[in-house]
Amino acid sequence: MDAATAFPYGLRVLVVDDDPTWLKILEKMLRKCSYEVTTCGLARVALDILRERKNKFDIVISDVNMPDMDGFKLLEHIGLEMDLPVIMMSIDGETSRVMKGVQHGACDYLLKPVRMKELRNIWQHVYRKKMHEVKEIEGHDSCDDLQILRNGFEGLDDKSLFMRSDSDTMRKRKDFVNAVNQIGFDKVGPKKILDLMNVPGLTRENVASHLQKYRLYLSRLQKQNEERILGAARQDFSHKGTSENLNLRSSFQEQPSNIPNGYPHASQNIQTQANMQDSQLEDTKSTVPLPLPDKKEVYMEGDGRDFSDVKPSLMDCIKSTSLALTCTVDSISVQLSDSGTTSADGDLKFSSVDGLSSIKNCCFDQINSQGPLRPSQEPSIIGCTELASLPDDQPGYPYPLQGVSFDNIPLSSFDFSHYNDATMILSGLQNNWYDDDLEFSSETMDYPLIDGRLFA
DNA sequence: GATCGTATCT
DNA sequence: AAGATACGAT
Repeated sequence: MDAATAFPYGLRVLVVDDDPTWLKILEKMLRKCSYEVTTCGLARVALDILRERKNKFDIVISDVNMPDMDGFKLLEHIGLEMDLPVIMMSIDGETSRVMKGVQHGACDYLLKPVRMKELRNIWQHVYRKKMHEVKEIEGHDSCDDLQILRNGFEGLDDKSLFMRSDSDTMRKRKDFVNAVNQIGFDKVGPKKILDLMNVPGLTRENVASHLQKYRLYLSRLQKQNEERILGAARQDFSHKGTSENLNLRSSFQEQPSNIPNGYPHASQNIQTQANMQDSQLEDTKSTVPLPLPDKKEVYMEGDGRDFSDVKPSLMDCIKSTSLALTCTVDSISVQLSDSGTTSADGDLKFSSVDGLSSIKNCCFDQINSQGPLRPSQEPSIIGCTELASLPDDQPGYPYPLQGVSFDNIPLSSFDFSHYNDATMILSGLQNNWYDDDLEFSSETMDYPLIDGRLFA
């Protein structure tokens, strides 16, 4: 048996989950994949194991919610102390958490119940990572063995894979994103970023070029997210369709602002108010800058849909579905900077497969901790610093989240990607009011970060 | 002239 | 596909 066929077999996996049942299930499934499995019920113990047996594992799969140590903390430690791909998993697909995981360096995020296929494919993370390292060392990518390897397993889905990059690249990347987020998307420019980054060899042109790609990247990501959110919403429903009942009050509002040249992520804001009827949750209010592809073509590219369609489409949605999840939307108002205001008021009840759980994810699941809440100061600034540098426990920390305010929502879980995602959630909902024929594809959940090669 | 955004080249 | 460069606009 050559290396190509042998590779995934015996992959050394460390599974961390406080729930012994899940641990057993996962162990069994992973064994079925011919992986070498070690299980662990405590994150701290997992860390000890990993420290003691350095280089004895290829990949870690860890639950997010664990009593002794947060999955993210574990992820952080692993990221700092050793270079292992980490897959996070949790029972819910709450977007901010997924993004948090990814932002912290998780190479994938699985939703429980985890499927066999997803586990079967985890080797790819290891492979990709190795491949990446080889590339960086050799400077070129002609690694025959790995190439064979790659071809040997090309049949499996090849998406959803990316890896953490090297520290130098990583730093610059972080600095860049931080700079962008600090400055704000509508005011950002190569020069400002350059000054903020303060990297010796870097030229303004470098940054400008990068920024161009970055913007492109974001619009791509936006689209991807849109699709994924729709898919995830579908899955949520198929899983736990009838148990939730929530009341949603939302108002979409785009602030008139100076959009210099029609950037996708210019200054439009969405404002959403939502509250859950049947729970302890309090009202939440959020303002998320909404990236729009174009002033006119809101959300859906090329088909000319805009907010003015919301009401009729929403009604269509109401009529066309009969699911238990109920959502009440009693105000939708949209102000397009150049076309006045369109608003729909009333007590629109709708049940929707799509989007609802996303809304829930966006607003409700995060009530417990609270970030510093600030009314939007300026329209349209997204993001904030990199998650890792967001101090969860520093109340007074000036989150660079101008234009974004999430009442009762932990801003600690907010970052640039999340911004993007939160936006997508809302636009996803928006889309759901129109689209009803999207296929879910959980197998290819991918949350790409900026490619490692930026600034490489 | 500096800086920007975009298109194009490598 | 990412980064560099060229170039016109502000």
